[in-house]
Amino acid sequence: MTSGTRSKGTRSSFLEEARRAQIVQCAIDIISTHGYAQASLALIAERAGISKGVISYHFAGKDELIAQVYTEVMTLAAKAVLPRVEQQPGASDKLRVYIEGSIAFIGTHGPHSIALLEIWNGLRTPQGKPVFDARSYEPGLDFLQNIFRQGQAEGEFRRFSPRHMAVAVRSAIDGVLVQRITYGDKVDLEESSRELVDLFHAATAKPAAPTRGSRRPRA
Amino acid sequence: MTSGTRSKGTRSSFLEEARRAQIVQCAIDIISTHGYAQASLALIAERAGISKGVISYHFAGKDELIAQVYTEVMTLAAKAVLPRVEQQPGASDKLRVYIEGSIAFIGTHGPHSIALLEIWNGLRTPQGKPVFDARSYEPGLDFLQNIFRQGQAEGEFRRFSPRHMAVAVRSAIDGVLVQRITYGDKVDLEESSRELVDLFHAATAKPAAPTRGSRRPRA
Amino acid sequence: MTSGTRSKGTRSSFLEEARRAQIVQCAIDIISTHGYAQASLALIAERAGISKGVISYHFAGKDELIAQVYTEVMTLAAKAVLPRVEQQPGASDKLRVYIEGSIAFIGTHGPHSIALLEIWNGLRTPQGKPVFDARSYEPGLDFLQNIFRQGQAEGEFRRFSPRHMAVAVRSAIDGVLVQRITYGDKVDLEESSRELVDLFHAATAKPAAPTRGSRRPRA
Amino acid sequence: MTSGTRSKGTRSSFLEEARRAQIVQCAIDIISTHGYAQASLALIAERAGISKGVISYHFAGKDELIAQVYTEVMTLAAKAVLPRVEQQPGASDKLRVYIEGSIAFIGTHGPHSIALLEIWNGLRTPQGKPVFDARSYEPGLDFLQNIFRQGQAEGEFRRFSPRHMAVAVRSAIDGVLVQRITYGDKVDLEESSRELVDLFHAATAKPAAPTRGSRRPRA
DNA sequence: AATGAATGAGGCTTCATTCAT
DNA sequence: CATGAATGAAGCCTCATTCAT
Repeated sequence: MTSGTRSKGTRSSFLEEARRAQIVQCAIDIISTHGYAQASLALIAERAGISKGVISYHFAGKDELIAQVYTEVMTLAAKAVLPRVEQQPGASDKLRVYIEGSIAFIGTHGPHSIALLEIWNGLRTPQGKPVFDARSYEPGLDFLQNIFRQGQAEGEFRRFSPRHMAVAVRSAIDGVLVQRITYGDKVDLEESSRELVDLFHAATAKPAAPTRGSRRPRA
Repeated sequence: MTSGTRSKGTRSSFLEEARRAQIVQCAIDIISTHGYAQASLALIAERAGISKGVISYHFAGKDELIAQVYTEVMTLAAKAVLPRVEQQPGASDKLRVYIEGSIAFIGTHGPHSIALLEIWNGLRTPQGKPVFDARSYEPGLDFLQNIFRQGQAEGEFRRFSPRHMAVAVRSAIDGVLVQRITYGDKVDLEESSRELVDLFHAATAKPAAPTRGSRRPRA
Repeated sequence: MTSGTRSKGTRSSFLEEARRAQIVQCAIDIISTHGYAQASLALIAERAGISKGVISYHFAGKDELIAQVYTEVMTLAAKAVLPRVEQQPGASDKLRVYIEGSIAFIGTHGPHSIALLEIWNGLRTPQGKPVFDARSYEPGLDFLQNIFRQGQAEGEFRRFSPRHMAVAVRSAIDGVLVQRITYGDKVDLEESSRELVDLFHAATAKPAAPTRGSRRPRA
Repeated sequence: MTSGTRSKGTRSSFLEEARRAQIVQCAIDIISTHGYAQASLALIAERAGISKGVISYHFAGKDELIAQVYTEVMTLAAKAVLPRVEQQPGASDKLRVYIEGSIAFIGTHGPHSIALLEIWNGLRTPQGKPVFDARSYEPGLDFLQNIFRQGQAEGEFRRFSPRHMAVAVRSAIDGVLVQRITYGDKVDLEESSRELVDLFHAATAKPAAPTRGSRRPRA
C-alpha cells in the first residue's frame, strides 16, 4: 500500500505458502507412515499441531491437498533425476544414471517415495477407478523410451520393444521401493542400484561381439 | 467328500464351503471392478444377492474374507504356474515358463489378478501398516531365487544377485498387470510375455561364448 | 417361499414401512417445531429415539426423507380437499369448498401444514435455488383455474384472469397458515375460512343483478 | 455531515456507515441470488471484495447484519409506498395505490424484495423459531386495517373483517412476488397489479346499488 | 480499521459390526 | 442359517466467530 516494503499480498503469500508447505510435508509423513487410506485430515492436522479446519482453510479439500503432495514429490523427483540423465551423451549411460538417480532418490527421499506410491495406489475416483493409473506413467515411460530408441539408433542397444523395456525398468525400480518400505535399512540401496544397472545393461546391450573384452564399463 | 449321503455336519460343511466360495468369488469381482477401498461388505453382499449379515456369519470379519480372497487367488496362481515350471529341467526354461505362466494367468484370471494387486496395496493393519508387504512375496521370491541359484550352479546363468533378480522379475510381471488394468485388451499379453522372456533371458544369460549360435530358444 | 402365510418380503416391508412412517412423522414434527434449517438428522433421530444411522438405513439420504415428507403431506392434503371439491357441481360452491377444506386442513393437520411451508421455503438445490418454486404450485393453480373457467363459462363469475385469481386464493390461504403459525389458537380458523369465502365470493361474483336477494349461500 | 473537516469520530462514522451500507447491499445481492441459507459471510465478503473479518468488525454478528438488511429493505419499501398512499383521501384509492405501489416496488427493487422474503422465511432463533414471524407484519397490517376501517366508516366498503382482509392483501402481494421470483419477466407486474386492484376492489366494495352504473372508477 | 489465520462445533454420509428374530 | 435392523465411530466439509498483527 505504501512503498518499499514488501506488499501485504506478498507477505501473506509467504506465510500462506509456508503453511501449505508444512501441511504438505505432514501429509507426506502421515501417508508414508500410515498409508493412504488411513491418512485422514484429522491425523495430518494432529501431526501438524493444528486444527482440522486449518487444512480446509488452506486447501480447497482433501483432493487438492493430495494433488499438491503428488505434484510436490513428482517435481522433486524429476528435478533430482532428469537433469543428470540428460547430461549423459550415450544412451547406455543415460539408462545407468536414470536407474542410479531413481534409486538414490528413494534413499534421500524415503517418505516422499512411499507417499508417492501410496497415492498412486490409493487415490481413486468416487467410482473406485484409479486416478493415477498407468496413463500417468506415460511421461516417464516416454522419457525412457526415448533413451532406448536413441541407443538402438546409435547401435548401442540390441533390438527390443522400447515400451516394454521402459515398463520393466520403472517396475523394477518400484520393486526396490517396495522392498525398502518393508525391510527398511536392511535393503542396501547402493547394491540394489548396482544390480539393476547390471541387469538392464545386460538386458539392453547388444550380444557380445566375438572379440569383446570387458562387458561392464563400471560396476 | 465323494459319497452322496454324509452326516449333517459334513453336508453343513459342504454348503458352508459353497457359500464361502460364492462370497469369495463376489468379493474378487467387486474388488477388481471397484477397487479395494470401495469394496464394502454391502456391495459384495449385493452382488452375491445375499444379506450383509451373511458375510459376517460365514467370516469372522472383513479381514478374514479378504485374507480368504488372497489365499484363494494365490493358490490358483501357484497351481497354474508352479507345476509347469517345475517340469522344466533347465533353469533358463524354468524362468521362461515362470514368466509365460504368470503373464498367461493375468490373461486367464484378470479379475483375480487385479484383486490380488488391490488387496496387496489396500489391506492395512489398523495402524496403517501393510498386511501384505514385501514379506508376503518371500515364498514367490524364494522360488525364483532357487531357479537362479540352480542356473548359476549349472553354469547357465551369469553371476548376479539372485534376490535382486527375483525382485526384478516379479516387479516386471506386476508392471505388465498394471498396464493391462489401465489399457485392457490394447496390451498384447503374448507380446509382453515374449518381451519379458527375452529381457530376462538376456539379463541372466552368460555373456555369449565366442562361437555360440542362436541365443533365443524360441521367439 | 412356502405358501399361505405372508411372505417374508411382505413382513419386512411392513416393518420397514412402519419405521419409515415413524421417521417421516418425526421429521414432520421437528420441521414444524424447529424449522427446516434446524431440522438435522440428529434432531429427528433423537425425537424418534433412534440412532442417526437408522435414518440413513431407511432412506437414501436426507433428500429422500424430505421428499417423502413432502409427498406424504401433499397426498394427505389432496385427499382431504380435492374429492369434496369435485363433488360440488357449481363453480362457486367448488371455490367455497376448496377454501373451507384447505383451511380446515390447517386445523386438523397443523404440523403437516407447517412442515410443508417450511420445506417449500427451505429446500434448496446446492446452488441455492428453490427446489419447490412457484412451478410446483402449478398443479394446484390449474385446479383452481379450471374452477374459475367453469364459473366464467357458466356465467356464475365475472370476468377476471383465472391465473391471477388462482394465485391470490392460494396466497391468501397460505397467509392464514402463517398467521396460525405465529398466533396459534388465537387465530380462529373457522372465522378465517368464512372471511376468505366471503372475500373471494365477492371478488369473483358477477356484479349484483338489480333484483338480487341473498348474496351468500351460507354464512 | 456537510462540512469538509470534521472530528475524527464523525469522519470515522461516515466511513463506517459507508462500509456498513456496502456490506448490507452485498448481503442483499447474495441473499437474493443464493438464498438465505447459502448466504454465508464468506460469500458476502467475497462479493464486497473484502475480508470476512470486516463484517464481524462492523457488525456484532451475522444476526445484526441480517437485521440491518431487513430494516433497510423495509424502510425503502415503506418510503416508496406509504407516502403516496397517504396522499389519497379515499379509502378505496388508498387501497389501490397501496397495491400498485407494493407491486411496483417488486419491479423496481427485485433483489430487495427477494431478500426480504428469504430473510422472512429463513431467519430463525437458535431454537428454530422464526425471528420475523407474522408479528413483524403487524405494522403493515395495521396500516391496511386502518384503510379498511376508514372505508367502512365512510360507507365506501362493505362489512368484512379488516384484519382478515389485510392479511389477504399482503398475502396476495407476496404471491405475486413468488411468481416473479420463479418466472421472472414472464410475469407482467402491471397486469398483476391491475388484476389485484380489481380483485380487492370487488372484494371490498359495497354490493352494487340497484341503479349503479360503472363499477370501477378506473382500471 | 482491516486482514488473514485459526478454531471448533455441527452436519451428512459411509461402513463394519452386532443382534433379535 | 439367514435376515434385516440398528449402532456408533469416523470421515470430510461448511461456517460463524475470534484473534494477533
